[in-house]
Formats: sequence, structure tokens, C-alpha cells
Amino acid sequence: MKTRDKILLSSLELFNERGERNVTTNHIAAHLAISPGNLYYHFRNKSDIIYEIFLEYEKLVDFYLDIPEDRAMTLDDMTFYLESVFDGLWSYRFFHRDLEYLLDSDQRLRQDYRDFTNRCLASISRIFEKLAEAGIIEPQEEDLRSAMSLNVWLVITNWMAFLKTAHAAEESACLTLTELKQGIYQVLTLEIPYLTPAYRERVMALREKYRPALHDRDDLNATLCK
Amino acid sequence: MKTRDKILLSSLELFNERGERNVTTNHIAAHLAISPGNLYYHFRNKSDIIYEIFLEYEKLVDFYLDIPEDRAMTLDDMTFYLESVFDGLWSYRFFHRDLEYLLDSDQRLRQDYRDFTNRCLASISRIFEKLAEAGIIEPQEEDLRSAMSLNVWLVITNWMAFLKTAHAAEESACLTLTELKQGIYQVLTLEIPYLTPAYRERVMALREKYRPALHDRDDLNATLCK
DNA sequence: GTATTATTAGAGTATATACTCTAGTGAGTC
DNA sequence: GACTCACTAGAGTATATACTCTAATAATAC
Repeated sequence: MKTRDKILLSSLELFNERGERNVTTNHIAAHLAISPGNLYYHFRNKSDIIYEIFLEYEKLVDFYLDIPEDRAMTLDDMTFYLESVFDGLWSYRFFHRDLEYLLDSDQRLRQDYRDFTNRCLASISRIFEKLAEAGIIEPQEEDLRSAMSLNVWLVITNWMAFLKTAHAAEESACLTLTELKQGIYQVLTLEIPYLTPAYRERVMALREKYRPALHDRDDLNATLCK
Repeated sequence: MKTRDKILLSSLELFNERGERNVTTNHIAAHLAISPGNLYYHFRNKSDIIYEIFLEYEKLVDFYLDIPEDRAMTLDDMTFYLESVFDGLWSYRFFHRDLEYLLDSDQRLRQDYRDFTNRCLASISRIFEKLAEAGIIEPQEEDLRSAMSLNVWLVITNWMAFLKTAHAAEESACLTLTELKQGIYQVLTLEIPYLTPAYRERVMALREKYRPALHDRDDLNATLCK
């Protein structure tokens, strides 16, 4: 693997693990056992590394959220979208953590992220529309649909922060993809009132699969997360 | 005013304006025209300043979210809760921005914030319960009510981050309380399906008051925010 | 007044951080 | 063998950051 790609990979790994704020370019170089000079041969600065990682993230989510227009939408599609988006969020989880700072220090990123958000919102709204066409949810006026889409987006992008901050015993590193996907339970909660009678049972059953475990997770975590 | 209080006030002001990450103890001292030594006479370190500011924030929100148990809830109560919570969010807006980092660097804060979140969630849930008792929304099972409360919390705490990141032309400083309160529109969107026929019209009218302006706000901002 | 205590200034320190500069090395080309 | 060129090492730099230390001044108690 090329040094350049190794830098991107290690950076992402370290950022996700410790948070961008706690990872310096020297840390990245040390982690790869290369010199800082070498790192700066491949990237002009830290922002450039982050920007390239964002482009990957963007590409991934755009790929996941591609809506097929030649056929009706199924419940499986919806499940796929939810699972995928949370997968993406997990793989690039450092990003939303320090989002505001990152956008403040890179105007390119700010602009691109804005467009990205708008594309995501449009996709979510389109998914709702197609779910209605498929008779899974009741059709809604566009106004309501976009407000709902925005709420879905807010829940999705804030779910991880909630997990990491609301559970005292957990360190940041101490978070599993499974827990993250309990966010799906929250998203489906938003849909409940709009489900058609024909699909209500099936969606509720799907939602049940993601229900957070009831017991206090602290003990479990103690064993799971060293 | 005591130097100690001035430090807290200036810190909050600078944190809100520039973000905690961009404000050093030296900046705070310089802003007050006092020496760093003086600042460190009053506070052991930066974390202690942040912690005390959090305690204020916590106290304020706890005060706002006190639910009177001796009478029924009105629509005005609900409006007050929403307005107040967003006021609090505005006054201490730096806090949620760097939340994860702050909690990672101060265990007291982590524990306290966790308890704070849980109290807020309980209050939101209790508000829903009392809104149902008052015939404003349909009563719901506890399960659903707590999932809904959590969604409300996620929307509220993430609304500002959304505003600051989704609008490219806006600098962080460039955000008004009015815009922030459009978050109320989003929260009321969550309630729509649960409104009783008796109150539906009134709540929808209330919601309308917070609807975000339709036009592209960039031009307006250019004039409003220097 | 004198003693004590609270407060303040301001220079200083140890460490970290993002990034630069110079001097290479090694693989391929002619 | 001479030359090129992508790549790398590693020491070094300017600046910033959180925080400390000492000495001095103001406020208060007796």
C-alpha cells in the first residue's frame, strides 16, 4: 500500500479512536513509523488529510443513499438505507464530533459539507415519498415531509454524540456498532404515526430488533471495553 | 463585580463567540486586562472555569424545566418550556459544541452531565404525560413516550449544530436567537401526529410562528452579521 | 499603626504543535 | 555509469498553550 493511503487510513483510525483534536500530525507519523517530513511530503497540512477523508465519507454515503427511480421501494430498501447510513457514521465517526471546528478551519470543507447535507436531506425526503408510493407510510405534504426529514437527519447525526455523552461509565472508545444502530430504533420511532395499517406490524417488528437493551449497561461495558 | 465572576462571564462570552477550543486562558486574561497569574489565582485550571459555567447552565435549565405538579398543563406552559430551553441553549451555546472533548477531560463534568441529561429526559417525558392529561396530545404508552422524549432531546441539542454547519455562508458568530428558535418548529413537528383534534389547530398555529423563513438567508445575513 | 490575608502583576517555563529544510536513498532510464 | 525523480529521514523552528513563581499591593482585623 502507498504511503499516502496509509496516512489516510491511520489518520482515520486515530481520529475515530481519540478524536481529531487529540491526534497531531506527529502522532500519525509516529503511528506509521514514518517521519513527519514524510507525512508533509504527501499532504500540505492536517486539513488536507481531513478533507480527503471527508471526500471518502461523502462518496460512501452518496453511494448508499442512491435512490433507484425505476422501481417501487420495499421495506428491505428502508432497512438497507438505515443500516448503511449508520455504518457510514460509524466508519467516519470522528467527523461529526468536531464538525464545527473542522468547518471553521476549512472553507472548502464547509461548502462541500453544506452541499452534502442538502443532498442527504433530499434523499431522506425522497425515501419518504417513495415509502408513501409503496403504501408503507401515509403520504404527506411536502412541507411536513421536509421537516420530518430534517428531524430524521438530526436524530441520525446526533445519536452517537448522545451515546458517548449520556453514559457516564463509557469512554469514547467504548462504543460498539450495535449500540450505534439502536439509533435506528429512534428513527423508526419518528415514523410510527405515519405507518399504514398494512405495514404497521411489520415495521414495528423491525423496530423491535433495534430496541436498546434495558439493563444498565455499565457492568457489561466494563467487561467488553477493557 | 468580583474578579472571579468577571472571569466566568468573560469566559462564557469568549467561548460562545469563538468556541472553547479557540479560547485560551491567556485570551481570557487579556480580554479582562488582568494577568494570567491573577486568573490562576481564582481558578486552578481551564477545566474548573468550564465546570463552573456548566453548573450555572445546569441550574438555569433545571429551573426552567421545573414541572408544577399541583395543576394541569397549558399550551402556554409548553411554549414557555420550549422558549426557555432554547434560551438556555443560546446562552451557553459553546457547551454542546465541544461537549465530547469537555467530558473526556473532566470526569466530574461527565458524571454531572449524564445526570443532567437524564433529568432533562425525565422532564420532557413528564411534560408529554401532562400534555396528555390536559387533553392536548393523545396519551401514549411509557415506552413510546420515552423514545419520543429522546428524539425531542436529540433535535433540541443538535439544532444549533445543524444551523451552524448547514449554512455555508454563515460564520459561527453569525447566528441569531431567532434562528435558533426555529428549532421549536422542528420540535413541534414531532408532536403533530399526536395532537388531539381539540388542540390541533392551536398548536399548528403556534408552530407556524416559528417556521423558518423561506428565502435564501445569505443576503440577509451579509447585512445582519457585519 | 501593625499584622494578616486576599488579590494582583508580570515575567517565566515546560511542553506541544503544525510545519520546514536539508540531505539523502533507491529504483528505474538512457 | 550518470541522471532523474518519487519518496523518506530526522533534526529543527516559530509559535502557542496551560500553568507557575515571586514579589508586590490593597483590604481588613486587631
